[in-house]
Amino acid sequence: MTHERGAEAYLQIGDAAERTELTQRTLRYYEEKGLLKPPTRMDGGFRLYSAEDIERIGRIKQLKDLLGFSLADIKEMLEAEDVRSQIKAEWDKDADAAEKAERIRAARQMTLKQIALIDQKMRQMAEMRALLAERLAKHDALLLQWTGEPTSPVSEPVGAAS
Amino acid sequence: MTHERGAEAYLQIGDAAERTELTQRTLRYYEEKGLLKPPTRMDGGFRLYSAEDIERIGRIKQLKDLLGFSLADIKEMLEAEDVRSQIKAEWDKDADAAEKAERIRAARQMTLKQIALIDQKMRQMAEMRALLAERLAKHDALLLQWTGEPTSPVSEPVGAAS
DNA sequence: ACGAACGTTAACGCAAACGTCATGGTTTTC
DNA sequence: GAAAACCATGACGTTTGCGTTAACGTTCGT
Repeated sequence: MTHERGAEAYLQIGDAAERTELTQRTLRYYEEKGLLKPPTRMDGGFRLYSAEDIERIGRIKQLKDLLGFSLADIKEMLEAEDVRSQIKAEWDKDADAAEKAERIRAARQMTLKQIALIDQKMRQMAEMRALLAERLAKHDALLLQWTGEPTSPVSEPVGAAS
Repeated sequence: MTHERGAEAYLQIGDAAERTELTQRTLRYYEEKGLLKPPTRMDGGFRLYSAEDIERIGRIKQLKDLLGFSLADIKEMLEAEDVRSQIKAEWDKDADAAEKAERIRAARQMTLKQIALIDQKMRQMAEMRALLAERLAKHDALLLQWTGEPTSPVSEPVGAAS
């Protein structure tokens, strides 16, 4: 069952695990490692994950599976990113502008690095895709030669970054 | 020093490691795990890696770092791929056509799977890149607002697959 | 109000992918 | 021909990222 708390809907760990396609163990592990802030709890101690929490978990999966970062790296990144929400939260009190700017700059750098990495990987993938398409053509040629076979066409490759 | 053996140039393990940006340990490990065929040796037992060997190592790195496969998976893939070179080698003797066709079909399937995975990952990356670009814009907006700063433009995203 | 389903912490286990010696042979260089 | 640089094998160690089990508390459906 999905829970409610004020206006928001919360998931307990089983549903959250299902939603994110991770295990409960993994969620607890991420929390233990500091990648997830301790979620709110029910009176009995059951964890309740907010929509934000779920999003963050998705973000972790992306960084891990898609870009191949270690959990330690991801932790650093998320901490750097949190600067935005943190600053918004304490925006008026303690208006130490210089330090805030510095932290935003750091977050910006993180983002730039991630974008650069994505671009690099996408280029390499495009390259690799081209090679695989060639190889596929060779296989198809052989199959046609030996067994007069119908071979499905290769879908178009994707454009690469400059 | 680079070695020669007939017409080809061979690298011993130190140079090979440097070239591929792996460690000697890793190369021996890959060999031990059956991902690399035992390379030729010098009289004293030193390993000599051919250009083909180096290429194969690069292939392994790609599959690991770019697509995130485990070494076990990679081993299977490489074995399936080897079908082509194997068939070429023994092409006329033992002309068991049916079996050969089947093995080529298997290799073809491997290739198709890899292409599909690449396309999927590229789509996800494009999506993620877009989000990062948005985030970057927000950072830039904040920096401009607080410190009247010059911010470099974001290079264009790459095209996604259909 | 009671059993089924779900959750909690703590602790140990484990496979993958190497790192790091130790010990001893080989090749190159001067 | 001897030191310096390089390599081989073997064995044990390490880190990461969870899996699994145990022992026990909570929530829910009826």
